[in-house]
Amino acid sequence: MDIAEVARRSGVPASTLRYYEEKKLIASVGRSGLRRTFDPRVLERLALIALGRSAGFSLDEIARMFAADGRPKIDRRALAAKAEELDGTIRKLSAMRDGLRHAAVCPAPSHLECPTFRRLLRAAASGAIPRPAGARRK
Amino acid sequence: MDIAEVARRSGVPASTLRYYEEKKLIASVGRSGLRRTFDPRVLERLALIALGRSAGFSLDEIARMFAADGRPKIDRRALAAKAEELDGTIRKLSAMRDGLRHAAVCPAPSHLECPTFRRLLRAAASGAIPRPAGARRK
DNA sequence: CCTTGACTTCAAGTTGACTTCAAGTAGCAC
DNA sequence: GTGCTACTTGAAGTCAACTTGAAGTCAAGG
Repeated sequence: MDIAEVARRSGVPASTLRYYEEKKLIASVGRSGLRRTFDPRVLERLALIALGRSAGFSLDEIARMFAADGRPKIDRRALAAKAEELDGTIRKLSAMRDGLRHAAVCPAPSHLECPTFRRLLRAAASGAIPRPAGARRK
Repeated sequence: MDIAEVARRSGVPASTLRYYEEKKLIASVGRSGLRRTFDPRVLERLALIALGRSAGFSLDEIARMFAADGRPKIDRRALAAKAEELDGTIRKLSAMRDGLRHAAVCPAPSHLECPTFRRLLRAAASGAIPRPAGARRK
């Protein structure tokens, strides 16, 4: 498979594939002239990378999750820790969602006069709530 | 109040306060020599900004939520929309959290042989799951 | 009055994950 | 053998939200 086919089948742009290769997240099995040749297993690897990204791991963290032989050597403790981290994020986002929903229908003349809104405000001011995801690219 | 006091009372670094002023998110009421002077109401404004950031609004979006007179003119529809967006994020993060928890204890010899893990993998590959928050600054 | 040190400005640097660009090369159809 | 094009490289650019640095100013305390 050449880079265009990997891009097509994975949905990952060729520029990103080259970037991932440079960062040692994926590897090509050889070259046909200058052109990279990929083993189909790279698709599974890309899926693992996408999964890691979705879970909030950085590319560097993900790189460390692969053994030299290419097999994933995922640390179960790291997974559990990330799950806990996500859980905290989820709880905070839930509070934010509920607060926003209330604010959206609150009859107080100004949001500043709404107790629920003021409570949210205090929570945000004290940094209790992490920043959620940016919207997906594009 | 000078910038140092605002920084101290709000927890927002002075450099950030200057940056926010440059971006028109806050305003100083005057100068004492070169030094900015702030009205205490800037603290409430900073809390609103922190709230907006926590809810996932960009600084530019937040800037648009203040009327010229400085009062918040928050669009209730925007709040409801952001709440819905958060709700989607929360559901996806929950799926991710549950998947991670399972993977952390899954007895399959390799994660690749675990059906739950493979299901997560497919979900991530299809881009169903947004990127969660990065850790807080610093 | 003079020093000190907290403030000022403006420009440039940082981070992470990419994308874009210019210039060059080579596989494949003809 | 000749082109067309899709590939190649390395460097540079992008984005958001700040932070850092250098050089300058000035209010306040002694």
